[in-house]
Amino acid sequence: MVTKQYKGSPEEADLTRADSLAREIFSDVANKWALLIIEALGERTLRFGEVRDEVDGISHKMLTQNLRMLERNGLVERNVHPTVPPRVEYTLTGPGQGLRETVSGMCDWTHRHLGHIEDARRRFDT
Amino acid sequence: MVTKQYKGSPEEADLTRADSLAREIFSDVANKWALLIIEALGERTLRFGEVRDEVDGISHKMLTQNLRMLERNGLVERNVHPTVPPRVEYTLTGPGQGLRETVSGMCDWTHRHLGHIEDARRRFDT
DNA sequence: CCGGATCCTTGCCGATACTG
DNA sequence: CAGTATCGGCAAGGATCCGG
Repeated sequence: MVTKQYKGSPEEADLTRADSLAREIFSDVANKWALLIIEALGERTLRFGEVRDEVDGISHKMLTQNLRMLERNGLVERNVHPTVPPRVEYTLTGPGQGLRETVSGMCDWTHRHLGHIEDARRRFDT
Repeated sequence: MVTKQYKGSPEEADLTRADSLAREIFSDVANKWALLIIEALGERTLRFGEVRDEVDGISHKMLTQNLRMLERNGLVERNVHPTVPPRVEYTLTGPGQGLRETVSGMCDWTHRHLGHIEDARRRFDT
């Protein structure tokens, strides 16, 4: 479980540690920009600017910030070509690909239910 | 695609509309609290307080806020029993269940890669 | 037990400017 | 082209109180 924390009993000590780590990772990854970046990378490798073009509306700052975070967690690999002008490429790692599949699932789900959601909203907004 | 917006050409007008709607939904749903609530609900129906107990660390305010949002988008159903004290139950709808499956995928992924991520972090933090 | 409203703090995020 | 740093506004979110 990611939702619940176990407290108290000593033999569950590493369970709580694993859980709080899980929660931390989840908090990192389960945000709009991170997920959109992962989806954008897909199976290709993209340059910094290319990712920015794919992920509509993201700012320079948020992009670097999230890319760093994803790199730190071993989800994307960062390759710097020491040319001029610099060329920096980002690729999903193996685990990153795994996560991407679930993210793609979310995207698919979103598109499949656009209609249902639009209806639900209209009903709710009255 | 959820990441990219099409601009300009008129025949893509409804595509851009669908896309911006998709982006809006994605922004709603792809946040830590919403996903944790969905995962907590699972296939059971829970009372307000029970959800709060499951989703560790969520505040009263965030919980109501996100439950409203999920209800508005037709992902959870809200049932009020006019008793005293009041009893309010929340259940995932059909589409909500569909989304939940992908969320569970994310949770599973997180747990499967705890080790990898911990290692990656240690390497990065040096 | 729930939900809404209000205040108040925190930190997210965009804008800008500067380095390599 | 890519990254870092700084600043400032504004919205997210926590604490609390009251009302059904």
